[in-house]
Formats: sequence, C-alpha cells, structure tokens
Amino acid sequence: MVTKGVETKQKIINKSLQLFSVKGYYNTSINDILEATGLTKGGLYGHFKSKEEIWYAVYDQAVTIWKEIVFKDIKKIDDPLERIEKILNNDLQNYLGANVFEGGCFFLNMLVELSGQSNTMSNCILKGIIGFSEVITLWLKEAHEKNMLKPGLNFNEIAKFIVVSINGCAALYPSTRDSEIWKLTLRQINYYINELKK
Amino acid sequence: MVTKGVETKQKIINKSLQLFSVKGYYNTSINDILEATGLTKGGLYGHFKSKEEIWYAVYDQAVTIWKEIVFKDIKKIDDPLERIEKILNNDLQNYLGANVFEGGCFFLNMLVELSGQSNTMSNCILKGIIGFSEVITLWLKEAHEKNMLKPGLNFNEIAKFIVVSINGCAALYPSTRDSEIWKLTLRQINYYINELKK
DNA sequence: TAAATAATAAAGACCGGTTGGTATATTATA
DNA sequence: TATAATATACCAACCGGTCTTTATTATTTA
Repeated sequence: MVTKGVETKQKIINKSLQLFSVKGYYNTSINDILEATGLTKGGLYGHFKSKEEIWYAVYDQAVTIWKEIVFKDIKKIDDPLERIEKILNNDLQNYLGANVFEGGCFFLNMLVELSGQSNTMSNCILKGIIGFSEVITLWLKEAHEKNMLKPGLNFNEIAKFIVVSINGCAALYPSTRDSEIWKLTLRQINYYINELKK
Repeated sequence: MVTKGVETKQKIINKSLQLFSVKGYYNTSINDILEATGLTKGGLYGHFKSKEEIWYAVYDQAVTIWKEIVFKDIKKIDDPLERIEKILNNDLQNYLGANVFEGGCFFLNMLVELSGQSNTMSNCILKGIIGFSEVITLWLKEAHEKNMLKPGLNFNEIAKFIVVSINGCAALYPSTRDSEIWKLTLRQINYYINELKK
C-alpha cells in the first residue's frame, strides 16, 4: 500500500533533483523546493530533517535513473568491446543527449560544485564514477583474454581516460546545448577504442 | 605611479579569484571577500558596484594568468604538432596539475556552476574555450598542409575532442587530487594525436 | 457500515543569522 | 585643500531550520 507520505516524499526528491541539476545545490533554496512541490516548511521538514538529507535521497534517485538508462540491454551482449560501445552510446545519447536531467549530468555538476566544499558528498559521487570506470576496465580485460586487443595496453588507464572524456562532454554540453558535442565525443571515443583492437 | 586604490582593487580580484575557484560564485559571499581582503563593505563597493562586476574582473585576471602559463614558449616551436603537445603539457601539468587556482580550473568550475544560471557569464567562459579549440584546429590544419597527418581527418572535431578531454580532466582532478589523473590524460591524448600522424 | 480513535501529514508562524547592496561619515593621501 | 579611499551603520529580503497547531488520513471498535 502506497501511503500519501511516500508519494509526497518522492515528489520532493524528483523536484529537488531537477532543481539541483539546473541551479546547483547551494543556489537552490528550501523555498525553491517548496514552490516546486507546493508544500510548506512544515510539510517538507516532516520528510527530511535537513537540506543535505534531501541531497542524499536525490543522489540515490539519480543513480537509479542513470543505471536504468546506461545499463539497458547490456547484459545480453557477449562481445565485451561491443558492450563498451553500447554503454557509451547509452550514456552519451540516451542519458546526456536526451536531457534526462534539465541541467545536464547531475553527477558531474554536483561533483564540480561540491568538490572542496563537502568531502562526504563529493566522495559519494566520486565513488560512483570510479565504479563505472572499473566496469569498463573489467570488460577491457575480458576483451584481452579473448585475444581481441593489441598487446601491452594499460586497461585501467584506458578506462579512466574514457571516463574523463565522458565527463568533459557532460561539462561542455549543457552550456552549448549543441548535440554535436556528445556526438563527436562518441565518435572519437569509438575511434580511439578501435585503435586498441588487433 | 601605482596609487593605493589599484593595489586594493588588485587584492580584491586575486582573493576573489581563489574564493570563486574553491567555493564557487554563489557560495562565495561578499563577507568572504571582505574577510580575505581585510576590507569592509564600503571599501569594497568603492571599487566594484556589484558582485557580478567583481566576477568579470576576476575572469579577465584568470584569463591573463592562464594564457601566460599555457602559451609559454609556444611561438618558438615550428612543428605544429609539437606545439599542440607543448600547449597540452602546459595546460595539464603547469596549469591544472600545478594547482594555480586552489579549486582546480577556474573556467571549468564556473562554466558548470553558471551554465543555466547566467547566460552572459557562462557564454563569456564558453567563448574562451571555443577560442582555445580553434587555435588547436588551426595548428592541425597547419600540420596537414605540411603533410604530417593521415588523410581524411576532421580537424575541428579532433580539436574539440581534445578540449573535451582536457575539461573532463579539470572536472575530475580537483576532487581526487590525484596527479595520476592529469598525467594519464596527457599520455592518452598524446597517444591519440600520434595515431593521427602519417 | 458508521462512528471513534490513533497516527500521519501538512500548515504556518517564528527564529537567529546572513545575503547583496546603499548612504553617509570619516580618514588617509596627493 | 581637494580628492580618493575606507569605515560604519543600516536596509529589506532571504537563508536553513524549529516549533506548535491544525487537517487529513488510516485503523479500530461498536
């Protein structure tokens, strides 16, 4: 049974997610969230005990949404390099390019803003990004074991470079709103990966 | 003759530059700047008529500092590809990696924060980034004319991809504070450029 | 099934502190 | 002595957060 309370809580999370993405964490006021949800102070603080607690709930929600898009139809792909190409396409075209979050990539935006301000919050994001990089590393190793790659490659470094490029794209795309940015990034990373093949 | 006033003004700019880099624009208060400079409201508002006006002065100063580092010893290099390698090394090692601004890259940080908040301010940064990309495009064309590159390359796209990667690095490095990030980015971009050579 | 009760959700007034910014008075300098 | 530079007091609006009261649900009982 879904009570009224969890519905409201979800509404707070969803509206805050968009607000944080667009305006940033510090520049989004409790009042902004109040206006977006139609609640009042009392209503909101019945569900969350602080702004920071809202942020953590928002982060979890953002991860859920992101994973659903980025890992879609991944498991059924046998070829590890195809899997990498697919996940990058999902991330750049279906997540970033599809403007799932109004302000661009929630994670990149928050990482840049919170880095140096709140270690607990920025580390929370950083962990997720590193995890993503590790998944790619794993798949590169799998490709290596299947004899698909040139010898002497540093899988960890390659994976990290891909993640760096993706995040650079996430940084530049929202301000330009030019889809060519994520398209070219996708093309160039694919070209780069192709050069690793035997 | 340097009057006291311009000295104070310069101090406001320099301190604000560091504060904006670390804390962001919105999360830096006038009070923060007052404390950092040892001034009072009256003293500060005698030099600038608004917080936004401070930001524009800070931006100009950041550009000056950045250019000085990144374009150092560039003109004397004849080989356009060497020139690109040098400018990337300057940017990643001597600018970003040297922690010239405490919070990482002033431009990337501000672009992410201000994008969607202030079009005039974020466009100001974007113009600079595009300009940098155009310089690299020009040098790639020069390399092409000197018959140094493989045929059929899209110079503009390559230049933009390099800029994307650099900015991804600028986004991830400050939160990790791990020099390996800019080092690997530098290595991989150089590897990528090498693959373009004949 | 209807009324009574318990539990949850939301409203709204209020708090001290801070925000960016102004006006005027005072001090230091050329 | 004129002017540039700075200090100080002040402003309304806003910040995140608390508290108590009221309204709305859900559950139990008659």
